[in-house]
Amino acid sequence: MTSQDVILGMLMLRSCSGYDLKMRFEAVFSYFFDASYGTIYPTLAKLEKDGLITKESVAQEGKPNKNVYSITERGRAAFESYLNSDIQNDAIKSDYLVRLFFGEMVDPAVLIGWLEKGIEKTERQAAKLQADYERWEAGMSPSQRICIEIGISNYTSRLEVLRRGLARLKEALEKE
Amino acid sequence: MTSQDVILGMLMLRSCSGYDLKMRFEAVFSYFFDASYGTIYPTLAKLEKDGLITKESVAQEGKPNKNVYSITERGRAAFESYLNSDIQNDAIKSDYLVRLFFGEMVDPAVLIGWLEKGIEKTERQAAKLQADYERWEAGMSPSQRICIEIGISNYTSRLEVLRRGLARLKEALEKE
DNA sequence: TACAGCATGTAACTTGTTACATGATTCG
DNA sequence: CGAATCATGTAACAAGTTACATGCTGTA
Repeated sequence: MTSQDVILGMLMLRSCSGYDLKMRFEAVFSYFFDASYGTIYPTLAKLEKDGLITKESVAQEGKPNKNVYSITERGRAAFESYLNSDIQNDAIKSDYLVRLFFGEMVDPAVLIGWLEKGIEKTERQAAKLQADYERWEAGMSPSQRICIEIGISNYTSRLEVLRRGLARLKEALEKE
Repeated sequence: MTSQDVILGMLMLRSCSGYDLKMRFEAVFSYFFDASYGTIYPTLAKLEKDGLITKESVAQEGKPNKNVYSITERGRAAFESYLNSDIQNDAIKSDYLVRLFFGEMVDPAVLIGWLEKGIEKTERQAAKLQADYERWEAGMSPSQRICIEIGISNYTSRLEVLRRGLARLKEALEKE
């Protein structure tokens, strides 16, 4: 899976500008994919050059013009071929869990701070995803629902573990 | 967080060869970090050149020699400085969830196959991590326990969602 | 003898990030 | 007027992957 595949997939669902794509990635994909403008725009240019998508300049009221891209037949075929390729392993780089792993090397107060910050952040992420789910659920396909439920359950289960862990740590500290 | 930081962290815990590091990453880190030999060996070479670690060749019985690396004072300082830097956001690239997101575009039988494969794989991952936990728990720090519990709860919660989702899909298919 | 595990490394390549650069429009 | 949002793009750089290359030892 490359950014190219994901962009083609989004354009299968509907035509988008580069800016639209970024917004959508942040809204729906945040917990399993991300692409920066530095990836999106060059990829769109390449895709157009290769004839997998076409560009159309669209004027807007009260906003700058935007370049809306649509998928072509060749683009559909390329996406089809991605869907039939082997599924790659998840690639996860979690700085947060790496820190926790080495948490014995910092002052307990620092570690507790990490846990508290982690809990707050995860709460925000879970709430946002939950809200997105409730808002968009009606228009989602069954597999999209599974997708977003995995995201939510990930956050909520992480939250439980963090809270329990924090309580355990504080208890141990007070006993000393 | 770069591979360099994580390698320094591992060498804070104990001296290792490149091969050892790879084994450890696979055993304990698999759900939040990974590095290939193509990353590990060049990084070790650079770290040694920069004076953050030292190399010692160790002969072994029945096995090839290995280069065991140990962290230096400068290396400790570098790792310390990583521990005090801002925590970066998790970076997750999940081809599996991307496929699910676009699951409406494939035949329902294919989608069901993806879910079944996903369930089997997640079961294996959860079982492996659980076994690792039981085996190493005694020697783990409190924060390492939180870390591995997050991994396990991630897998188990994903499993539940996948199973429920699969059941829902099958039900919907039979009604037609 | 062939395969699996142990062990180290390189080089070309792909990918993506960060920072920079620009500019229109709306709202307070 | 300044900040925020909408909108597009580039260039230098960092990072990591993949495939290749080598060679030992133990076991079936």
